[in-house]
Amino acid sequence: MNIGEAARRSGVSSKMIRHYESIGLLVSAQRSESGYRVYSEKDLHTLRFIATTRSLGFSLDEIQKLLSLWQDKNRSSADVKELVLNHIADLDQKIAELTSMRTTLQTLASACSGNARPDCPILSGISTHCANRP
Amino acid sequence: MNIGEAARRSGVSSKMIRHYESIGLLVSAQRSESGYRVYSEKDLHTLRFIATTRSLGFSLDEIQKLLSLWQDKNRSSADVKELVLNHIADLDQKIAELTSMRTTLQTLASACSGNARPDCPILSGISTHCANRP
DNA sequence: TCTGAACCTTCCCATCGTGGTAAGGTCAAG
DNA sequence: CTTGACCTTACCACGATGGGAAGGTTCAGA
Repeated sequence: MNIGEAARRSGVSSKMIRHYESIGLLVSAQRSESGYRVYSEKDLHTLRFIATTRSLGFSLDEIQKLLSLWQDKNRSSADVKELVLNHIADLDQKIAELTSMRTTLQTLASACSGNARPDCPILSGISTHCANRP
Repeated sequence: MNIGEAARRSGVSSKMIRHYESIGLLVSAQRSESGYRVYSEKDLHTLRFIATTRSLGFSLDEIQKLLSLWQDKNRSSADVKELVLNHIADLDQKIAELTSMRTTLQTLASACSGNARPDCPILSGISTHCANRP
């Protein structure tokens, strides 16, 4: 199949498929006589693997490692698990950061009447917070 | 004060101060005779405002709006609140996405024995998930 | 058989926020 | 007067994705 169909059936855009090939995440695709990229069902499976792992928030670097492990019959599942646990830790940190922002903002917002007058606990809250900077 | 001190005292790097000026987030700083940027306490307050709002996850576009509102004596607090509530909604969506990833990964990881053998529920889980793609 | 639409190719540029680095000018203390 | 710490501008980079230009290929229908 051509790149368009591979894109449609994998959920990875044509643009990205070419990009992944150019950075070495994917091995170079077969080419037709006219130079079109040609994909097999196996290639499609790899593309879907990438789509799935992207949607789980892995970076392309991590996906490269996951792909190697996936294709390595002699892998240790411990290696896979370690990679995944590290990624979970990253997610946890990110979630904690965002949640902390959310909490602060929610507190400020709930103190703000949100009317036509200029008095705003949100802005004065931020302004005060500023004062405690290095 | 020079840019270095402003950076140290605001928590915004010199690099970023120049960048913010170049994209119009900050008005051009005063210059000394020799061309050095010179900052006042008022400028410092603005820089700290930016540092604080960045740390709350606002984009530079949103910060520009917040800065205008902050400096507008005729603002409506409703406008501030709306901006903040929208940002909270963005955060909520992001948190939900990350949490969903986390949940999936945690489930897969806890099924994986993480030993020296290749059998890996994480990889087979991902591989299976692939099959259900468009 | 020709034509046009729908593909495909490569190449460059943009985003967003941040950092690095190079090549040069300025300032103050020793 | 030198030295080191500062400052200036101007580029390039990241990570992941998208947009678009300029050109080649394929195939169905008139």
